[in-house]
Amino acid sequence: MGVFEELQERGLIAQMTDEAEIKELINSGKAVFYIGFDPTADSLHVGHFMALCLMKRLQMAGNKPIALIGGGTGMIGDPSGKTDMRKMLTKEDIEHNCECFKKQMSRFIDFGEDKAIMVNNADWLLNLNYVELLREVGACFSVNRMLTAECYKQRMEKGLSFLEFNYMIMQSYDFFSLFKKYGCNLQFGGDDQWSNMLGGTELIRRKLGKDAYAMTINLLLNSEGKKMGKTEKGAVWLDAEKTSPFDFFQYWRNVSDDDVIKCLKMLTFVPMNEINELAKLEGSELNKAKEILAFELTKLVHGEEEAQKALDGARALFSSKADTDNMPSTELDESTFTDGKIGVIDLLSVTGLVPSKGEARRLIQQGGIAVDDVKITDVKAELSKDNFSKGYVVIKKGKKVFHKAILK
RNA sequence: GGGAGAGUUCCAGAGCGGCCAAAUGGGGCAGACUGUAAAUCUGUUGUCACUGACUUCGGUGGUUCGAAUCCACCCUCUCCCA
Repeated sequence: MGVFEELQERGLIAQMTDEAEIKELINSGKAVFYIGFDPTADSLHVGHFMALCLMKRLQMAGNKPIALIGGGTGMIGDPSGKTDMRKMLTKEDIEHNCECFKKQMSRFIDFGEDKAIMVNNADWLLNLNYVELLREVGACFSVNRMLTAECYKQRMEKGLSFLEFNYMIMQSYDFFSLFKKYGCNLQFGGDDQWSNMLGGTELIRRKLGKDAYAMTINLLLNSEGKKMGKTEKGAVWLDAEKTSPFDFFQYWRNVSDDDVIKCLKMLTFVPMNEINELAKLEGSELNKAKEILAFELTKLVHGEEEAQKALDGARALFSSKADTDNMPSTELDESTFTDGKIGVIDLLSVTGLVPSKGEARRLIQQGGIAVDDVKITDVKAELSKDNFSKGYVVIKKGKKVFHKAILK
């Protein structure tokens, strides 16, 4: 089975320009392909992760990946799939984000010895001269055609600025440049990038008379059709500082039944035959699949050791024997105590478990807080130092959030 | 350039000059039920010293005993005409 078939079986492929050609190209390891990443934040998130996986899969099959960081296009902002104009980032922010991306990516993709390339489109886009650019590629784009592109169509009602309108041209120019410089013949991207990517193949055909290809992968949507990897607190980040390995693990451990198998297919390197076995599970048995999903992903992102810790920690916690080693914790200072005591509300507040004391009060009133497995019902409850006889207490907020408060 | 309209709490979206910390829906959080799932039901959802006080309704001033609600100017956005 070639990579192409593998991608197909995993349900990753959404659209492509020329199936036969692309299949031949990537199965024989002759593709030089690129995927673009917009540096809108200082860490990669799950959405990017899938793209990284894809790169890795293709790299393993002998193809050469180019990771393109959109230092230049990021200054414009992609209007695809957005209903509002994106906030404009400063040049400094973008540069900082690019640096962070680079670091995270190199953990994943082997950039050694001509195996992969990382480029930043700021290197060529920022020096473009308006008139020269117009003369070079302006004639190759039909505004009429661009306006019918799905990504712009949606924006025609809400309003689309000229700035954003140019995003497609920039992205096409990227492909064009990479084609000339590195012989990049294939572009991958999320399905929302389809029209932008076609712009690139079109440009290459018109300017150089050569063929280049494009393929999009399905976006990772949950069963409700929303993008996965987002939580109320924002994205699920790959950076351990922004989303701890434990939280990361829990996010996947808690995906809904309908999404487990899809996630295993699209995000992990678990062989398809194993996944097909897991797909036969039903009901509560699916928890096994969820555990595997969470473990595998945590392993890929944070390493085996962290994954094991998260797994052990989670198992222990939910079998009611708290594993305090891997729990997020806060150290309490003497000064947080008054007369050797601390109110539970204050405790919740200093540990950062609640954003406000009102929230703490409510949680207690509704029975959502337990300290060392004892449910707190009194808003005015206090803990004395005796409660910390073993050096810490375990606070449980709701069913899934655990926190350790350590007495210094 | 001319004309019309809009900016409200996480989002959408109500809001007679006092009874507005602001309807309703979504989302979030918690509880019940469960399988660390979904669906459902219940409660809750500005801050704090929480039976009370304080700060919010694009910005700045003003009218008034009192303003999210009225006036002026400014900013932003949308629409129509050119």
